[in-house]
Amino acid sequence: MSVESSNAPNFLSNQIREEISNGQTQHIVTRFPPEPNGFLHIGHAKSIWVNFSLAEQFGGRCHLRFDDTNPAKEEEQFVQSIQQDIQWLGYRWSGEVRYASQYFDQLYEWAIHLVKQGLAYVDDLSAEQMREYRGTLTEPGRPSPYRERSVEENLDLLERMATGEFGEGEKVLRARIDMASPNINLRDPVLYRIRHAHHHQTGDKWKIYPSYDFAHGQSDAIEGITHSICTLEFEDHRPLYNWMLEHLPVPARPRQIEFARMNVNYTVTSKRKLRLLVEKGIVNGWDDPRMPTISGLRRRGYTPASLRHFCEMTGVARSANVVDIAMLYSAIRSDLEENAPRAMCVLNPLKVVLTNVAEDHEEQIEAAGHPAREDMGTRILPLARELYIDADDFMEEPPKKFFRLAPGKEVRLRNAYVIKCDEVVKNDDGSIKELRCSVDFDTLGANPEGRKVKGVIHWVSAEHGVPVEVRNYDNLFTVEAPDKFKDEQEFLANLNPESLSVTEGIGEPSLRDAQPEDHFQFERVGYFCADRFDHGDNGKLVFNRTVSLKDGWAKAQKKAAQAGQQG
RNA sequence: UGGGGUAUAGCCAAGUGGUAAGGCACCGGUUUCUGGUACCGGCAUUCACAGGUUCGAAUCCUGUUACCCCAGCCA
Repeated sequence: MSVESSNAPNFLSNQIREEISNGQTQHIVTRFPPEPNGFLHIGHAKSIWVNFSLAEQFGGRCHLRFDDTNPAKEEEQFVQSIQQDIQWLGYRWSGEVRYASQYFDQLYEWAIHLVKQGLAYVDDLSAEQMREYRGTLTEPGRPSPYRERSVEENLDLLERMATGEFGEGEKVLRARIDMASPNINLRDPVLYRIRHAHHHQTGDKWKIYPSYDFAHGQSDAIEGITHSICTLEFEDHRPLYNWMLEHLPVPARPRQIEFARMNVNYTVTSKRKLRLLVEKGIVNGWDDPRMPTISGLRRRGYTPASLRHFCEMTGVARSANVVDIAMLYSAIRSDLEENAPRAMCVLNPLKVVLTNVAEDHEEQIEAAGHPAREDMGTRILPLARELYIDADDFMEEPPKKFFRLAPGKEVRLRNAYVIKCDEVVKNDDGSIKELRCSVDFDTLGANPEGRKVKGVIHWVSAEHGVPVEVRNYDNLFTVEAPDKFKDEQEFLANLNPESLSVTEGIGEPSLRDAQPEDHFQFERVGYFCADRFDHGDNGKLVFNRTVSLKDGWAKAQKKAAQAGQQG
């Protein structure tokens, strides 16, 4: 199955197509505007996909612009990690990386312009006072006592704010719009605030920094953005976005369009909660394979194509949504089913002795790298007298329809022979020590005579197998909507204690050649990815479970158990 | 309660007056040296609800309900 884009229609592409057909739009320019104050997560991936794929679809361009108007919260490390994540996802922005901070000079000029028009004023109210004056959802606000300052005084004060004469919080520049507007965002929003902070791009040049509302639309206009796509919570800001463009001599008139942000169940994307998980040591950093960050997903073994496909399959609309994480699993499985080479790895070893194989016997079996892809070549599977199979693949007293190994039963060793279990050898405590089996030598690449062996199990030669560390990952939360908990304790009470379990397994020898970030399907088990950082350290082989294979047998067993309980 | 939005299956989602796409999940079956994959079939007589217009309504009109967002000098 292909995981590449088929450009399913959505309300954004429909609208742009219509604009192009009626001549309203000639070309399109979009932008992805992250604030460099944290790591990108799966929700950002959606926004990246929306902006880049729309531009691509209509032969336009997409810019990367850091929305860096708040030096108190931003860091250079994030401007680096964000660029890496975008590139890893497979996107290249048009031109150089841009920063809203590049436009600070222009923005400041425009602030002066507004003041001169009588459309902005310097306010001395404290933050608390401003809140009181703003009114409530149902009551109009009241004008600040400083609202009627003269243009001259405002100009003077603004300049002195900019030169650092006042302390943080002493004054702000506000737009003069309407303190009684039913839209609270229009009740004289703050345009500039004083911050005596070092900025990662502009250093110590500025003492005042523009607010989002004063920077975003103008930055879009400067860059010639045609479609400024953002999430629904900015809808109430659109009148303000347009107000700025109407009252300023901007070079272009971009339009803001909102879409619903994507949520995924069994995970969180709130920055505060993500940070809490890292700081409390619940996960091992921002790129822990359980994190929904792009770097975490990457380390877990998600591929760029699978993430793009996931974005596409979940669509773009305006209704609040919570996507089932099963869709994410589906996206990565379909990519890896096609593109991951196969290997065998025993996670829970049970020794098997092949009694009719000589002590010194050793043979090399050639197996396909992928059952449907000759281009993936072959690998060698050594076979000798002793081997390991997974303990789950043997049952002393099997239920009906158990197609694996059991006393007196036959099973096929994947890519090799059919064997029969002749004897179960036990330890003193009654646990199983090993299985003694006999090989049917006529079954290599051939079906046995006169009977059908339905089961196929994976195995690894005891002498040749290589030890591997396998990290099995699962959802971080046991509840569908962990984001709904506001209280920290309540939130943390829903962590999945089994989100990580590490086991020592035995892999086929070819796994020794695996490079960090190589993907594999461990046959009959799941998809795994050699850890980006730990794999290969001191010769240790470390594999992360990206996602398990679907398990029809487990599902049937579970259903049978439930039916048994009820009946 | 003021303003702004959204309601189509368990979850996403197309559909814009002509008789409910697709995907995920789920349920059957076929194939299979992965209980995987692939393939075949099933899964909304109805689109939040109630009226109305129309030959015909998820789409238009009226009303109602539910849910989401907004009272940072965050974005």
